[in-house]
Amino acid sequence: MSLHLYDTSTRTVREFVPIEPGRVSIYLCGATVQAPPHIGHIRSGVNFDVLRRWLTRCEYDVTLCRNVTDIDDKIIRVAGQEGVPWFVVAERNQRAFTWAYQVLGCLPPTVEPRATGHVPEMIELMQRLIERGHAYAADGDVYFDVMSYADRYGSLSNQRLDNMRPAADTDNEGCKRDSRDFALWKGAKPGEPTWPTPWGPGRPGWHLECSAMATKYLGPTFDIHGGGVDLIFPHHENELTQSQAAGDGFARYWMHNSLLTVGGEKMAKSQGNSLLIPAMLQKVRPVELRYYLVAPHYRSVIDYSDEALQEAASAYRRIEGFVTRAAEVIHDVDADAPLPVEFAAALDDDLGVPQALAIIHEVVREGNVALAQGNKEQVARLLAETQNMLDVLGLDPRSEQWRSSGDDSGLRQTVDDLVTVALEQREAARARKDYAAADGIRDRLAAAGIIVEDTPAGPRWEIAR
RNA sequence: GGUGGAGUGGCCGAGAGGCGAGGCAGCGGCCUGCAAAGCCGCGUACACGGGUUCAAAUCCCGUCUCCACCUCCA
Repeated sequence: MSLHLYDTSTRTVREFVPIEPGRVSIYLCGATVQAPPHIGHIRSGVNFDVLRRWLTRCEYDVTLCRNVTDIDDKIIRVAGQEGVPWFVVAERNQRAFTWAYQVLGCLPPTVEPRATGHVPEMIELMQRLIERGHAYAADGDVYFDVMSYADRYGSLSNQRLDNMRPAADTDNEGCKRDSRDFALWKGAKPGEPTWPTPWGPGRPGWHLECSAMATKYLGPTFDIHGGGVDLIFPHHENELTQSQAAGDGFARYWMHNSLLTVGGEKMAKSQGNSLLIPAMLQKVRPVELRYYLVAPHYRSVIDYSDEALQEAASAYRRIEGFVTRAAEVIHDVDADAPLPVEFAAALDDDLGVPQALAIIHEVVREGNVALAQGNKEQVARLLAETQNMLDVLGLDPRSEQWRSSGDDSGLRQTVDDLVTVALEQREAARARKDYAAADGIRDRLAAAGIIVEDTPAGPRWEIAR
């Protein structure tokens, strides 16, 4: 089976056929950097990171463009409240996003363009729209004329113009020809940052930058456009409309991840229920948070709970435990070993990560059996399979990303030497059946954060978590 | 009012006409000096009411509840 993806615009699962064989272009709506990221933002990043990794594993050459919208009403408002320029707020939050993506193991995008760096491209797009009769300037603003495109506006979100409410997206509603026209460009207001245009100084509306940047970096037509379901309308609808009205093909597949809720309610700053990344990392390790966020299907709502997060961490540790113990026996892992066909089939079916994880757990169980039997050949095969599968999900505990988080190997060697001294004494105690002494040593190591496990091959130790 | 989605065992979470995905927790067993880890076993779950069918969690009709979007949003 080849890759099939759910396409929002057709509301069906469709076979994925790229424009150009072997290459995939993806535009992902990243952050509007008005606040630091919460785990809902990162869920989106992680979900699309899995898509990107799977495409890469399938030997596609992937171009991922993830934008940063660094100017909008809220950024200006926050900056005003703090008494700092808009870019101070934008830069600070962009750094927080970059850090969060990195710490959760998202591969960096091919290109990460920012809205304010693409004003000329936006002007060019507005000119094309005005020439074609789909946009008009009014009192310093520029609007898209929805009635000029009435038969197609609403096709992505399956909405009819008749049912739409007015777009209250400017302070100049009176300038619009139709209340549902949306702003491409907002004319200058006192105290706000501006960029010059043929229609006067101003700043970008919300949707224009994505059309301009997607076209610049991926071409007039590209393969996949992604983002959260809350962007379908108006953001993606308006992007699609303005690009196609300008004569571009735009995205061929639309993918949307579901949201993450807390107590059944969408996370939002206005609700005061945002779960920020640093607070989450007080509860679990980054890789465990990633497991929690990738494990449910990307189109299912995740209703956050501490219990579910801890369960996810336990599930991940089971997998990690096998990989760690197997790697102590097997030193060379074949990174090109084939993936189980069921695993590939699961991901090909609209990124069926839950089914894929079920396969991983089954292979881990087999691997544990092989380990107990001392069947090295089998362990080697199953370890390679497991790591290769985990790598597709960005969860391989032995990858550069997750290995030895923070501890330098020199110190680890020192600890190993010290623990070995203690373990030798414990083994001696056990040999003379002085179990009180043996258990005393184990208890003292436990108190120091060292977990000791006896195995047929002798004792092994790990740092407690 | 319009659009899209959801309700599955103690918990999380897949599936979408017929052999109970997987995980977490729990119980029993094996292994172990004891543990830990691991392995084996244990559950007649599909919001409610009807219907179709040899067979329904899955299809149809109706009902209830919840979420998202309808111009700040991932």
